[in-house]
Parts: sequence; structure tokens; C-alpha cells
Amino acid sequence: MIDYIAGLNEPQREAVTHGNGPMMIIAGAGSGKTRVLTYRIAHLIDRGVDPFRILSLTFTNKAAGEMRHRIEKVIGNEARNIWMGTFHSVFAKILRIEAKALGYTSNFSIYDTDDSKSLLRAILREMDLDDKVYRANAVFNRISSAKNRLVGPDEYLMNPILRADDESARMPEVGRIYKEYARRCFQANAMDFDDLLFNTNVLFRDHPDILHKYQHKFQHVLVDEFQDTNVSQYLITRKLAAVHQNIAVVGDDAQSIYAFRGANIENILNFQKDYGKDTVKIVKLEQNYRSTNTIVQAANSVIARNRNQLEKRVFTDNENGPLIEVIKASSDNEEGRLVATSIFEAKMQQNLRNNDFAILYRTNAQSRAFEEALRKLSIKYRIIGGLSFYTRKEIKDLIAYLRFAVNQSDEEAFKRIINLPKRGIGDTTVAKIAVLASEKNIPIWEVVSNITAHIAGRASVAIDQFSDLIKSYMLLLDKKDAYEVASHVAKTSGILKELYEDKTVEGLARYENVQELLNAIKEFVDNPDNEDKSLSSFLQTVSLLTTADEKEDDGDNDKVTMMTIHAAKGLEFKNVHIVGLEEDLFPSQMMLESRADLEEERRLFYVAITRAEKRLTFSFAESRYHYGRLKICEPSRFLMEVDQSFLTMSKAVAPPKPRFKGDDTYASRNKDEMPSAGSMNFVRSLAQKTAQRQIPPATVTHTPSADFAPSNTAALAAGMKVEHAKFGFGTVKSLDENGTERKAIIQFDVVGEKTLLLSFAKLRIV
DNA sequence: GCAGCCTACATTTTT
DNA sequence: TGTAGGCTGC
Repeated sequence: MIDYIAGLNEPQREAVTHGNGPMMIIAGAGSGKTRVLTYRIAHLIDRGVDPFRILSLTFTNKAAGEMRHRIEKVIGNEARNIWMGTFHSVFAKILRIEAKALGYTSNFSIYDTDDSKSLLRAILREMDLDDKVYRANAVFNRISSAKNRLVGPDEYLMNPILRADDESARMPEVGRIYKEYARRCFQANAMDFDDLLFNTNVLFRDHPDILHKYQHKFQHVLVDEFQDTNVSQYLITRKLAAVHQNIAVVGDDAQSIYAFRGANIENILNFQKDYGKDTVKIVKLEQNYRSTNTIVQAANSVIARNRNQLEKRVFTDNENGPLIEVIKASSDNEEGRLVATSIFEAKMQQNLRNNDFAILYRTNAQSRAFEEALRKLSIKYRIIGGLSFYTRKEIKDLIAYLRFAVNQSDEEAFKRIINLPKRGIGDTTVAKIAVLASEKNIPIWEVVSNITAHIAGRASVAIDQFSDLIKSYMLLLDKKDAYEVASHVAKTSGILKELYEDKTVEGLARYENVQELLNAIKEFVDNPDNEDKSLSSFLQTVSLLTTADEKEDDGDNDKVTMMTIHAAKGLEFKNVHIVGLEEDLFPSQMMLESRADLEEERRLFYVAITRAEKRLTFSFAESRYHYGRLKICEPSRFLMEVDQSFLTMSKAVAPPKPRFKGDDTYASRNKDEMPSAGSMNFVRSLAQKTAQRQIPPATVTHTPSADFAPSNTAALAAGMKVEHAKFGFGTVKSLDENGTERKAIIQFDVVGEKTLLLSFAKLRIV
């Protein structure tokens, strides 16, 4: 046993060695929070607490895994027995054990957001509601936030405030939709993410005996990232800790960034009230060990503008370090290049590795420019989040098969696979089955599995085959492990076959993805930590994976990390680039419009800043393409909010390499990059087209950056006058070199009077 | 029932 | 930009 107490400062030691009773640890960024949590658990076990009786809740599987790993280092194998995981995974486990009490079976499906929305759309159609008024997204969010506040469908319908809200949003039927949605989920033996928490609350509310069991089981409850818990989560932990009163929560109100998801910052404020001011032990960890003084002070200067805060003074004894560099770029692509160059140079000068760097952005869509720029400089990178592996169509397809094999009530899985691969069962037939099932008030599977008893005809043969296929899968479930079943399903369902026959690049990639999924299942089965190797157990794990949990694609860890700030929480890097610091992007326009919460955006900025250990760089672009449209951007107000004495303007703004000499003359250009005659033709006809519109021609006086595709170059090479049009777009037909007609969809954008951005780059050859 | 075309539309963060 | 969903014609 190592002496883990020795290296701790006073408040850290207090938190680790605190005995029984509620405790709240307010942990500033970089104050050694994870360390304190792990040592506290080790300490508890050291003092004789059975690991089985410790419940430790985190937000990501990754955080849980890492903590388990670190505890293992201190206390050894016993660490495995601790109940540790995300709220969702721990309570899914409990719900599975206690499913019967709620009328579910233990093989219930977990609906992801797509499933939920698809179900909602189906309900909207059935209720004959206009899906333009009732956007599935909006309805889903309302239902979700109700669930997170523990408002069930019946209460929702009776709540005058919610009704009034819905009325004013012109969606008076949300209550009824909610009710139907809940009914359908139940009927499908499925829970969505919010249900996992909501139903746990119901379980504990309606079944005191079950609550009693777990209350006594868990002698100690620990909650990480407490500032991000919602009402539903807080109530569960409170109930669980009600007997022993040993609850320790760790959080930082300044890092609360999930209010949009129902996180309730007031939980921190209520904690003291709920457990009694005199009873709650409060520990404040205020010394930052992570960052330079400059970074800590800059972060403080930003967060100081928020009104809603607990009193806390984050300080550090670390050296001052360099000032925060601000990079100004003219376009998003130039921002990419400048940041990549900056990383390249810092790497050389300071002898750093790729994994010392992180690029943090507000939205996943921003990653592209950085990817390209890094690739050009041969700097390896990885992207966390974004299009997750498990959101790919082919993966979801196979998983839907597996889900349906496990749970034949799963309506969403059924809809997905009934005609996949194509077997001649169209919408009409599916609708017929649904009507039949609801008329006779029997499950859909009842109808499907005895189709010949219900309908005759062409489709019934196909359905009969489908149901035989599923039945054959069901027989395997008890005999085979998850991998054996899954690979059998992949082969016999026709999914793999269809992809194999698709010889396009995408088809090949999809085929490989499915293989990759099978590998992942194999790994799951081979992992000795997983006791339950059944398919049902795998499906549960997989549906609760988060983007941060995705494993490395290869063994190489020396890569620049790119991710959203949300995904970066809990991580740290020597050098951090916070990019896209533009008004409306960060702070996000959407956020300000929908919830008018600038403070949460500011906390997000705070989180981003405090990820950096040594060197921090801000950057912004003056123009950016977003969804194919050029947007002129202004620097973010956050840039002004930082105490300016910590900032320095970057000298690294290299003059853009001019590809065009003079005003509109085509200059240095690689022969190989010359556009084809076909694309020259498009451009010529384009010129005609714009001329027909009688739009006054403009001269190209400025090309903000050399971000031109060959077609742009073609425009100039063709010696055409560039037309002055505002957001012009349309279809242009033209003959290519072989005389065949081709179409191009074009779009132009104009900046200012004379500054013309050729958006022929967006020219799509059809 | 299905493929292919076309239009409209959405684009914050994530368990 | 890119895609989902609607419409049309086989």
C-alpha cells in the first residue's frame, strides 16, 4: 500500500480522510479532484469498507474506467468490485435486475435519440399533427426536460404552466404526444436515455422494498461532476444515501456546462440545505496545479463576469508562463493553416509531441479546416466525437437486427429491419400489420410471427421468411455468446452480403465497419471484466457508450487531439488552441436565442481555457463557410472579456501565399491542377448565365485566401469577368469535352462592394 | 414496391 | 453542405 496521503495539501487531505456524513467538495479547475476522489475511495476500502458497498457515479465511461484504473494501482484487484460507472449505466443495470417491478422485462431495449425522434415522428403522423409546427426535435426536448424534472405524462397534462407554455409555443398537444410516446416505449419494452433515470426514480418511489435493498447495500455514495447532475439524478442519489448519509459530491459550479440537458446548478446550492448546514462538511480545493499563472488568472478574469457563482478563489503557485497568443485569420481555412503552422513550430522549438496539443472548438463542424491543414503538414491527429462509429447506418442496421432478436417488441428496430435488405415488404404492408395489431390489441410480433393466420398474399410469404429468420436468431441467444450470435446474424441476415457486393469505396468502408463492429463484440466477449457475455448485455453497454469512449483506431497515441469543448471536460493538455472565437459561433447564437444563457457559454469558455497547462492560443476568422454559405464574422465578445494584459497578438500571421498575381490574373499554377475542359465550359456558361441576369460585373480585387478549387481557377483562366451577384445560385447546363450535357449547381457570394468571393468553389458537378 | 429525382431544410453542446 | 422525405413514373 502506497502512502497516498503524503503528497496532498490540507484541504485535499481533509476530503480524502473525511469519515461518515455528507460532504461537498468544491473543486476548482486543475485542483486535483480526480486524485482526491480516487484516494478517498482507496482510503475507505483501507478503512474496511467493502468495495461492493461503494457506489461511485461519473458522467462518462471513460472517467469511470480511468478512476477504476487509478484505484487499482493503489489497492489492487479489489477495485474491480466497486460499483462504478455513469449514472445511466449503473441505473440501467439496476433496472435490468428489477425490471419486473416496473412491468418491463430485463431484456428491454434502450432507445437512442434517433429512435426516440423516429417514434415521435410516427406518433405525429398518426395523430395527424403538422410536423412543421410540431418539430420532432422540439417535442423531444420538451418531453426530455419534463422527464428530467420527474414530470410524468399525466402530471404533464394536468400542469397548467406547462400547458400554457405549450400553447404559447403553438404546440398544445405536447402533453398528449408525451403520453402516447411513453405508452409506445413501454409497449416496445424500451427506455430512452431519460427513462433510465426517470424509471429508476419511479422504481424507488413505488417499491420501498427495492429502495431499501439498495439503500442498505451502498454504504458510501460518491458523485463526480456534481454540477452537471439534473434533478432526476440528484434525487436518486439522495434516496440511495438516505440511510447511511454517506454521500460525497465533487463539483465546480464554474464548470457547469450541461444546463441545456437539464443539469441543475442549484443542486450545489441545495445540497447544503438538504443535508443541513451544520451537518455538511464543505471542502474547497482552490489551488490549481495544472496551469501557468497567466492561464489561471485569465480564466478567473473571464468567469468573474458571471453573477451566479459560489465563492471561490482559484490560485496557483506555478510560474507565469507565456502570454496567450491571439491569431487572427481571414478565413476558416486560413485559421486552419495558421493553427497547424503554430503547432508545427511549437513542436520544433519546444521539442514537443503531437499529443501535447489539443484543438478545441464549439461545434463539431469546425474540425474540417484543421484536419486539412494538419494533414498537409503531416501532423497526425485524431478527432473525438463528431460522427460516431455507432451512428453509422450500417452499424445501426446490424444493431437493430440484434436488438430485435433480443426484444421483439422493439418497434424502432422492427421498422428498421423489416425491409432490409429489400425483401418486398413496403410501407403499405407494414402499416397493415400495425393496424391489425392495434385492432386486435396484440403485439406486432404476434402478427408477424403468425402472418399466414392474419393476411394472405405476396408480402405474407416474405414476412413469413423474415419471422423464421428472427425465430432462428432467438433460439441462439441462450446457447451462444454475443459474438457468435452477432456474426451469425451479420452473415445470414444479408447485411454483410449486400455490402460485400457493393464495390464502391463507400460500400467497402461500410463492409469494413461491420467487420469492425464484430471485432468490438469479440473484444467484449473476450474481456474478462465482463461477466455477462450475452448479446443482451453487449447491447446495453453499447447503447450507453459516449463519443468520448470510442477507442483508438490504432495503437498510435501521439496525435493532436481535436474535439468540442464539451468533450474536453476533465482532460488537460500542455498546449491548447481555442479556435473559432467569433460572435454567434462562440458564444453560440443558438444558445443565446433559445435560452438566453450567456453565463453557460462563458463557463464553457472557462472550461476551455483551464484545459491548458503551459501555452494557450486563441484564434478567430473574419469569414467562414457554414453550410455552404459564406459568413462574415466578428471577433467573439469573449476575446474582449479576457483581461487584455494576458493577451498578445500573434506575429505568426504569415502573408497568404498569392496564387493569383495582380487583380484577376491567373498566376502560378501547377499544370496538373489545371481544370478540365469540361469545367472550363461550365464556367463559361456560368459567365453567360450571370450576364443574362444583367448583374453588374465586378472586378476581383481581393482574394481573402488561396482557398480556391480548380473551378475557381478555371473562372479566372477562362478570362471571364466575374459577376457581381448576391447569393446567386442556380443550375447551369453545359457541354463537356465529349459533347455530353452536364449540370452544375453553382452559388456565389459577395462580400462588400468590390470584394468578391468566388464561391464557384461550391460548384458541384452533377 | 421501388428507384431516382427534386426540393426543402437544418445545422450547439451529449448521456 | 448534405440529407431526409416527398413525388413521379415504371
